[in-house]
Amino acid sequence: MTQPKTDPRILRTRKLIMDSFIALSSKKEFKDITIKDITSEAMINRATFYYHFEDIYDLLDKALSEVLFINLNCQTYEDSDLNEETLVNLFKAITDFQLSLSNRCHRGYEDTIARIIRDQLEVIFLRMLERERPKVDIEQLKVPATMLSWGLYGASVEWGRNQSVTPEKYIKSVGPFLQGGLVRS
Amino acid sequence: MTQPKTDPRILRTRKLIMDSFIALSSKKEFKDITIKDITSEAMINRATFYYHFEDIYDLLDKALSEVLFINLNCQTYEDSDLNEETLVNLFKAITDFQLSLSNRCHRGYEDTIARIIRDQLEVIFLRMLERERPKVDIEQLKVPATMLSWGLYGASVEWGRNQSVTPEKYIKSVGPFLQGGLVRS
DNA sequence: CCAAATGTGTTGGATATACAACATATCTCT
DNA sequence: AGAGATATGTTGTATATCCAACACATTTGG
Repeated sequence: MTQPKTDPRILRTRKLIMDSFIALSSKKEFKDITIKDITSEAMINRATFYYHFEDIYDLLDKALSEVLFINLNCQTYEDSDLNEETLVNLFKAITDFQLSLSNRCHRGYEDTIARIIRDQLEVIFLRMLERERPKVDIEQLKVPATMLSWGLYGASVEWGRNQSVTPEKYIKSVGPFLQGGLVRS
Repeated sequence: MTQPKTDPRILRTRKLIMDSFIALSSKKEFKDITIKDITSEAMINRATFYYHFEDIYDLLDKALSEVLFINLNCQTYEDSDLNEETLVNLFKAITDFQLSLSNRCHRGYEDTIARIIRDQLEVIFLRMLERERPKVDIEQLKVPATMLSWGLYGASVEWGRNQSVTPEKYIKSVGPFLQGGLVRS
């Protein structure tokens, strides 16, 4: 699928902004990062920042999505079946992402992070369900995809509260309950 | 001395071009490098290349000057006296630069390289002579600066033909002959 | 030798980015 | 509490970079 080509300047500038934001995030809490910090680090003009992003929250959204996208390594799942192994890998990626974030102290933005994780999971599950049920209307697949994304996210939150077992062990314990019409092992 | 600020886009684009050119130079001989190679590697438009450089020879000139400038670490000499130690350091830098080039097989461009080396040396010597003789007219200092730059360059060529001793040892042997009104030890 | 492919150099118009200026908001320090 | 410093968000204008198109030059392969 060939998509419309993006102007290389846009790609370069967005990368400068994203990289600067991520670099700053490893030094300061989100609430202490200013637009001025980012534009100085990236060596771009403030107006250029606003050309690309609404505000710093818009950047946070997109930066987190991108980091999660990389963490999930979404292409890996493009040919995967919806099975126990897949669930374990996705769960591990989510918990890794969340652990990497707690290093950055993103307190106060848990809702944003949660939504981003669920959104990405939903896309992945929806694609898998489409492949497994090509004749079913996509609208009907969204509900199970939503349920799976909320479910897996919820499990990661519960695991985060009590990290007494590894993420793999934790999620395996619920695998058998999902088999049947929805999950194949 | 504050100089007019250069547009950040110009700085970025020039760096992209220079870095790409240097990267390509470590893989291919100069004569096999095309404008297309450079603009693809740098991910910039061909028209942008021509906005910054006349042609590939202009880029070679400027790239070599920059690499030599870095090799020479010219700022080091801004406060230096024109003495034996300085001559040894300059000589070492030139021979290092030439050795690094022979890795890149820049055959056929020795004249360009020679001129660049002499030009940079002349600037350095001229500044040193100006500092040592502030009351002398700058026009009168150019001849000794030219002679020193040609001389040091000539010595590096001779050393290159017969690298039986280290550059330091080689150039030290001519140091005492230059002392007197021109060089202080 | 020649056709096809590739590269070069240029140009006009479009777009992305820079700058300076401005009004307003927020933060810091006394 | 308030003055001063700093940051934000916006806008009109200028400049750097992109693109497509073109004519021409050079290289490649049969």
